[in-house]
Amino acid sequence: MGRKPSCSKEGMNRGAWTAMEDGILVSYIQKHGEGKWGSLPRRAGLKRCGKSCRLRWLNYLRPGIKRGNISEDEEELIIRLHRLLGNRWSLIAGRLPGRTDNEIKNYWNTTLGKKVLRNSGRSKEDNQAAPEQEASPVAVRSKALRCTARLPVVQVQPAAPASHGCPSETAVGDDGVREEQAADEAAPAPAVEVQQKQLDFLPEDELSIDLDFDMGELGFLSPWRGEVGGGVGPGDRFDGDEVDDLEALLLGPGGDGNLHEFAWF
DNA sequence: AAAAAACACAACCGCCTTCAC
DNA sequence: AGTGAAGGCGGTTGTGTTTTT
Repeated sequence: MGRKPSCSKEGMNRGAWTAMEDGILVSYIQKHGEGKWGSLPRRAGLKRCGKSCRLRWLNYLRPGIKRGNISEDEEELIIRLHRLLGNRWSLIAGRLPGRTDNEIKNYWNTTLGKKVLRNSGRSKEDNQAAPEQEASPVAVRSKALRCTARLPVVQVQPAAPASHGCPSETAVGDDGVREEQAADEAAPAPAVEVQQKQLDFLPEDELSIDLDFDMGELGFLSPWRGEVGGGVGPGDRFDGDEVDDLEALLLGPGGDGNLHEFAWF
């Protein structure tokens, strides 16, 4: 049997993407939309494997990507989400508009992870507030069962400055010039409409938390399938501590009930 | 000023799940 | 129901950049 490799390496370009390759990929997707990654390189005339194209698009070329300058708020959210979700980078990224799983993963591995470790070693209070988490991430399963597209995000404050999730044209070339944030914020809406996955958004007025829910009712938790806190499964219910964790996560520090600052699902 | 070490991050890899047939 | 392809994920590696010695 044996699977055919998803990516034949012969005759393929590897390594860093050039500005020209980026251009080809972007214009192809602008014209034809995302998807069909397997055949995209051939159709677009790129000597890259489909996976590579997908990654390049999702992580760097897609409109709305924010690069660098992870704010303290974002850091804090990442830490809290990581405490709850473990290394589920795509889920975590789904709550940080404009951030990609790869970026968050890198940031965690190079910076935040160490910082958290340092802090947890230094602060006993922290350890008590969030015991076991850092040392033994109970919620972690090494592989996702299924984490589909980025979770939908409800922007509840459209009038707010476009610090989060406001699509902007950031088809930044490879390692070249990065106009980054400034350009991001000032940039006009993307000239093209990129085909996005159809996602169901909750209407704003339906934003509410009912902490007495089934696992299965929580879209973003359902992939855990019973690996939260030692075995909560679909149909099971959270116990008090888990509810506390979720509440803290969703409501933010102080639990003031202001969901607006968070991406929702 | 040069070399070494540390850091940051883009890209690749292999595995898993889902989907279409 | 079974199988292969496609898509998606997290882990890891390679390399360029920055900081330290």
